[in-house]
Amino acid sequence: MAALHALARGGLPAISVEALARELGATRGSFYWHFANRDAVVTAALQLWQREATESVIAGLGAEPDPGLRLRRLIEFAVTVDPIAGLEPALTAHARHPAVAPVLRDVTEARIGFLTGCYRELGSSPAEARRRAVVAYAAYLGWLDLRALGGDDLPEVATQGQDAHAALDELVETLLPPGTNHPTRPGEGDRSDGSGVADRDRKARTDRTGRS
Amino acid sequence: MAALHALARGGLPAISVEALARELGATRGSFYWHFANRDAVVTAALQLWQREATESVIAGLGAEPDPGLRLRRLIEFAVTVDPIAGLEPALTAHARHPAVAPVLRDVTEARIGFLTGCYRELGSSPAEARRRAVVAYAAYLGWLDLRALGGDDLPEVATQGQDAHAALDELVETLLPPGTNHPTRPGEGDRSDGSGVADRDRKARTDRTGRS
DNA sequence: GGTTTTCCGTACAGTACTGTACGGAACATG
DNA sequence: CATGTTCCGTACAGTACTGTACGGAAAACC
Repeated sequence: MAALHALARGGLPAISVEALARELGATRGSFYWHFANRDAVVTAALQLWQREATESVIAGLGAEPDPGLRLRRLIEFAVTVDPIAGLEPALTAHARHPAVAPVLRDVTEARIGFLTGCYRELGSSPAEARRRAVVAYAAYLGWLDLRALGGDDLPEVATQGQDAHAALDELVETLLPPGTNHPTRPGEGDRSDGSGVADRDRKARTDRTGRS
Repeated sequence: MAALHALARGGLPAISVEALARELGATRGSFYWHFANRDAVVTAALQLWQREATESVIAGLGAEPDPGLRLRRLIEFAVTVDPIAGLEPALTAHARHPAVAPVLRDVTEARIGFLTGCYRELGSSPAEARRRAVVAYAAYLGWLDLRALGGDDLPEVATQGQDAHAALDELVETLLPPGTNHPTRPGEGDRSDGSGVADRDRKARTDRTGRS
């Protein structure tokens, strides 16, 4: 875990035996008893992330029967909870590293596959579902990228707050196919009174308080 | 430029006087005559990127009068041309670095501002336009992230190819507001026969050759 | 209670880098 | 031609890291 946090902050070079030992209050001599060398720590951390990244998806969202609602919950969940800030951008930055590449490939494949299944159930053709999944996953990755900027300039990509809430709705409405039923919040019920386009326009009309 | 390429490959630590001198066929002694120290090279490279990143946007797309077409061309342009592969993901990975943060903030601000202007002209409220701009820019960043994975597993995010062409169309149709006129290619003319939703369905119906 | 295993710390090469000092070549300029 | 400027190379500390050797404490085991 300490290695993953270091990775999120300073990239792969930040995973150093020296720094981790310092941070954990131990010495390098102790370190080299638990791990063969630095690469062993890196691969162990990556495997830990891979397990977490794939299990959390299927565990939390696999049960929801309605594909539209599942997709919505998935996006909300993925964008809202972000246990180690900046981890995914750091990983994609080292995508070509021999230790990172296979892990990142598998996780990406699994996630896009899950998304593709959702769009497929919503009526898209195989190729169309795949394309929408790629677009949706790209939006997710970029969302985390923007969050990694850290400043107060982009309140919409934060994990909480008024602007973040509205932006998350915008993201979901953009990524869900038009006409998909999607209640705004769990207890609010399903406002399937019109198409997604009508919903979109209604939203734009009632919102005049924004920045320039 | 060599520093930017090194940054794209191995992150900020890859910008080393030693490595750059080797690559350029010079020695470090020569290097330290041109630059005060390593930080000077980093900041110079970042400023070079900032100039390029902001100028290329306003120069190439600012002329187009139709906001919908301008937005479409912008997305196509931004996703298609990618002079230094992996640069943007590498930069966002070091978003908290004191030298990177201000540059990245300014570039992001400028780009999102440009996008906001496009959506504004298309009829969105200020807040709505801003939200859509954030979503669109996130999709762009994530697109580059996926491309950085590099493998053959994601042909849709490549700079060329059949799958890439179809995926790019999907991206544009997702990010453009429904009902926006958008010809597929420059000489093809404007097929404004129906709404964007109708276009979307027609596309899904005629495409049955994809993967599972 | 003695012995082995487990775990931690110090000490020592070895590597790769930064920054500076300095010497020298190529060239321009008076 | 003499001199100064520009530019490049080598040499030398100094730093931060990796990996290994080895010594020792603490606990487990018989």
